[in-house]
Amino acid sequence: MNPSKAKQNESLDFIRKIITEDVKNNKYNRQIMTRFPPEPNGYLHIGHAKSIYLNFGVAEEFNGICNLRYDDTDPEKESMEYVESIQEDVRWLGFDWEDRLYFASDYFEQLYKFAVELIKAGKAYICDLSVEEIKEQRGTSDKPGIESPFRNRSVEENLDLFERMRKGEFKDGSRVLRAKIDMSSPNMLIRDPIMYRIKRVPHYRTGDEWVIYPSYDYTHGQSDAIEGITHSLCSLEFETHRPLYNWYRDQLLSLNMLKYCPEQIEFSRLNLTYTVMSKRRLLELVKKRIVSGWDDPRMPTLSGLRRRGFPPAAIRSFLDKVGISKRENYIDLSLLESCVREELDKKCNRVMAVLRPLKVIIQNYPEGKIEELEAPNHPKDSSMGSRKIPFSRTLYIEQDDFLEDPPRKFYRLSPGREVRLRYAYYIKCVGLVKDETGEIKEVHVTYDPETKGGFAPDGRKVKATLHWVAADQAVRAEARLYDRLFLKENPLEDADFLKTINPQSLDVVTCLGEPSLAGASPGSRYQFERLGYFCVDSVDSSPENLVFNRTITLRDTWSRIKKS
RNA sequence: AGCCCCGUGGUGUAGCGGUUAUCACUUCGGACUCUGAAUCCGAUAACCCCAGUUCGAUUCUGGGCGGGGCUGCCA
Repeated sequence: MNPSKAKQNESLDFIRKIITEDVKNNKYNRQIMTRFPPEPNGYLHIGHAKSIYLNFGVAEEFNGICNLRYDDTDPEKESMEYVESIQEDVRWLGFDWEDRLYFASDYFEQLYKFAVELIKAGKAYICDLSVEEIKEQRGTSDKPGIESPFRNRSVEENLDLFERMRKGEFKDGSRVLRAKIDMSSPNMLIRDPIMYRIKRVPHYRTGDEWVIYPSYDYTHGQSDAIEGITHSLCSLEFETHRPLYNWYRDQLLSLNMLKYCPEQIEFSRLNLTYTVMSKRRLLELVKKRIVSGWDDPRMPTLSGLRRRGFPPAAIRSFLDKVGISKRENYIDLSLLESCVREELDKKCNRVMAVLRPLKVIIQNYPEGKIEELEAPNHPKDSSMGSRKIPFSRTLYIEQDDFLEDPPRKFYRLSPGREVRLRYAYYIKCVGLVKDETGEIKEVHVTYDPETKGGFAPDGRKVKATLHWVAADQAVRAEARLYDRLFLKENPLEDADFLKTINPQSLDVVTCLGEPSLAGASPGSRYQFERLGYFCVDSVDSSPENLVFNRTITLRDTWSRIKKS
């Protein structure tokens, strides 16, 4: 095991334990090989990230390699768009398949040859039954199936028919190639499963070269074997498929058609609270325009999370904490959020911006005067440098930071009270201006020139420090305030999951930011002090129209106190 | 219904014959603070049930019960 990665003091999950044993026993007599096998029929989401991280992670830890292989055996749903987005996402997560980019469709010819051998060995036959008949004759879980009348066709006839299937002599759905296993098996998958079906659908890679396509069960295991995969890691729903995986493999092994003997191991997939994960439902959100696309920042897709501003390192550390097991699980979204905050706290420059501006006029500050005040970019990491922020007579603070009639625990600005403006001065509220509806338009304050930089020479303390921006120098930008997409922990417990959509999952405001924000480049991340982490949108932001996505708020203890 | 899998605090996750049952997140306190952030400290809280094996079972065996998956010419 790679000593730098070996988690010697940590406990290993059951898959790593198995592999550790296999390595110790030199079971494979060669390097460990895994693969990430997406079907290019949708965008990757954080559930896939678990599989990517496991497969690539395990390979790295055991000095092995991990392939990227597309399981593209159903041309009706697959496309190049998905192939490309998947590669971008895997790279973004931090993994590299080097030159090992494979497609099951590249194995079609090989798979066909294997099938011919199985026919010759009397292990597969052409069945002329219709879809309905096959279904009927398969029986039920408590009743054995009926053997197909075509089950005992001669090898010659099967060979001839299979070849003609390939040549396109038969109608779609008129015949299939089935494995001859056991029609009375309690495992329904073993009752002579379909290996090939006729489908006159052009494939996004092989075009119209093929009119017959191999099924998943037949394809996947053989692709593993062809590539030399040692450990074929997949999710729990394939557990009942394992006997079939092994059957194809063992038949071909005994016919000397295979060199390698991969093994399938299943683990439980990731579920997240307040999130739906199935491709079908995500597609529905996109199609019904509930979100702006697969990469909408509220989506659990990797492209959505990326656009939202989640760092890949945060996703990896989240996955570390989630672990690998066979239990059904439902992870708290707050765990992911905590990993995101942890990562962003270390890496982001602090900056000041006001989301809901309230005008402040400093009565004793000279009109027209502008001071440049120094502010560190990170309170705990001086290596991240500092910048200058302009200060002037007219400023904006956050509406939430002023209350005319404050409750007992509120210690921000209110009439007569003194607070600090971050990295600037102490100010004291001396009056306010309201409009005819009674809404506060301006807060009038005085400042103490002695407190420049934010310290009082006489040592007097204030209870609060507020963020602010100078009115005339502020940069206007659009801020998209995102929140969780669903209101229920489990959106699916409602019959219609769309009914649990959070109507306030997106709030768009015009914010005012300090001048250093001008020209912020797409994808760059900041902490807006006291508010949260924001990321320049990679799609809609431009130098003229800055757009910030709120990745996540800061933990907000005050909002809890307020509620209670 | 059949087959397969799983069952440790609220959520994940370690431990696999003898432990004050681990760690993280959450929740609730407190300390500190030029972000009511971060950080630090503390608290609450768990072995599905019943038998059996054993001096001793969370750990082993059997049976229940509970949960999930599969039963597609999807993957």
